[in-house]
Amino acid sequence: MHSASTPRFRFAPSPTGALHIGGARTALYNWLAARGSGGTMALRIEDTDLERSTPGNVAQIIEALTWLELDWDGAPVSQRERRDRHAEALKRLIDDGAAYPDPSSAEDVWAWKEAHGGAAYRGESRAEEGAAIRLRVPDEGATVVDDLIRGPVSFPNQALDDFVIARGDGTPLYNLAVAVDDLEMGVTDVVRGDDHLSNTPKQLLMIAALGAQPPRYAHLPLLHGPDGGKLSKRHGAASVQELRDKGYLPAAVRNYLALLGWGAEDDATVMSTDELTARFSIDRVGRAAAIFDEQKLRWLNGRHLRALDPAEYEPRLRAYLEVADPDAADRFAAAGADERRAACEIVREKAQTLGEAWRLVAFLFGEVAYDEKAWGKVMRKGAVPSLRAALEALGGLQSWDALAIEAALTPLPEALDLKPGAVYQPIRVAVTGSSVSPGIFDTLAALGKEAALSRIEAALARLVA
RNA sequence: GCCGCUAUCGUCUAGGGGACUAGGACGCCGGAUUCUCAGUCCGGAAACCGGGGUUCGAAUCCCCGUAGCGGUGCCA
Repeated sequence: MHSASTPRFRFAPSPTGALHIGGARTALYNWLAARGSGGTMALRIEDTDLERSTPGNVAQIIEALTWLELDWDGAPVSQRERRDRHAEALKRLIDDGAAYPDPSSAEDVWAWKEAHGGAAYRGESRAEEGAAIRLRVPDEGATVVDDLIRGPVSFPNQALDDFVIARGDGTPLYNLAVAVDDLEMGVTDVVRGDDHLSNTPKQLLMIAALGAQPPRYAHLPLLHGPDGGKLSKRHGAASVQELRDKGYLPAAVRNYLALLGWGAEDDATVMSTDELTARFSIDRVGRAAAIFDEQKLRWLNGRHLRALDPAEYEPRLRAYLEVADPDAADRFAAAGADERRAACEIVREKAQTLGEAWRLVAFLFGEVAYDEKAWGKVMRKGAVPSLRAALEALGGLQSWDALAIEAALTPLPEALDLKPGAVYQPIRVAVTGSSVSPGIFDTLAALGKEAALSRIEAALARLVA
């Protein structure tokens, strides 16, 4: 299927749980680069460590990638399933003398290094029971990683230990598995986090020992939390799942993530995914760690939300509710199509996230729940005439739309000698339960005449009582 | 300890020797619009880690320092 020249990128998350934001950005960069170069992205699961890898963890990664709409080529490749291929490569390396069995423990290695003036560890072949397998590292010269982002990075071989590539029980370790898998998968481009830069010379040595050509490498700067430390749950959202549950749009998350470590030459900020693919290039990625800042994501999400085709708004809101609040999703789905559309129309210009959008229109899909703080602030005795006047003005209305409602209510402040806010706020609280809502005329129109009037009456009764 | 990476407004970044009185975006502050909150529009404050070089000229190149990060696992 793929000619030798077709770029093949691979995203290789370690399945330790939810897909964190740094991992999501790595996936995105792989995907954008693959798409932009006419290549493909493959998914390789780094599950050599049996304890951290469970089917549930793998499923979470896949769920997150699916939500982000980052597709990959073929089935996910699991290291665990390639044990035989790893064993084969291991046997060949030992036969060639490139690797050797060594029973030395970590303490032994430490002692050796101390005895040799801190030099890098060099063991000797001792085929004892339970001996780990180490790769022979040359004493002379340097291993150079020609990184697309950082340029050539040179690691002196004399500072590199003969490192373990398989456990005493014969199971492969990461640096062996990754080299064999990349070769077999025909990976041409490895785009991954900075934390792997120091591992790269080991993989280069492995690949050379296997007699193969290495892929191209690009090491991305890491992502940090607002305090400069590792990004974690306590920084708010740290995983793709959390972003989804807060009501962000995949397109906005892709846009924001792309901007974390990369900038377009012309300062473009709000970009569709097609624009992103067209402009993105891995060698323009920066080298310094970036801090994840949810405020900018919120803003960007608002932009994408407003740019969304009106016909797409409702399915997006519905999909959000299904994962974030199934109860609300049911109520939303049970309502009429007109009501759903009206709800979407009145929040479109206001909300920055779907979560916020729902909070603003939830009153349309259920009983009013009075926010007592808002009630206490707005529903003073002075509100009674306002509500009565509104009831009267609205009661006689023939057609129930925002324009007609506006025409009916606009004269009230002057007639009652009140500020506009003194008239509109009580109506707002009566009808939505909150002092914050979409425009009052739109709100009343979307609610429908019957519900609007009965809510005002109910509020009036509660106020007088 | 050893090896390696990094360093521009609070944050994301543009910049790759003269076009820099350092540009854009988020956020912040002020103003306009207004029925609330948003949104939108206009304006403003805000940065080249420090020190040495190289050069006629350095945010850009080199060295040292400082700080942060990563690796140094029979983890990935």
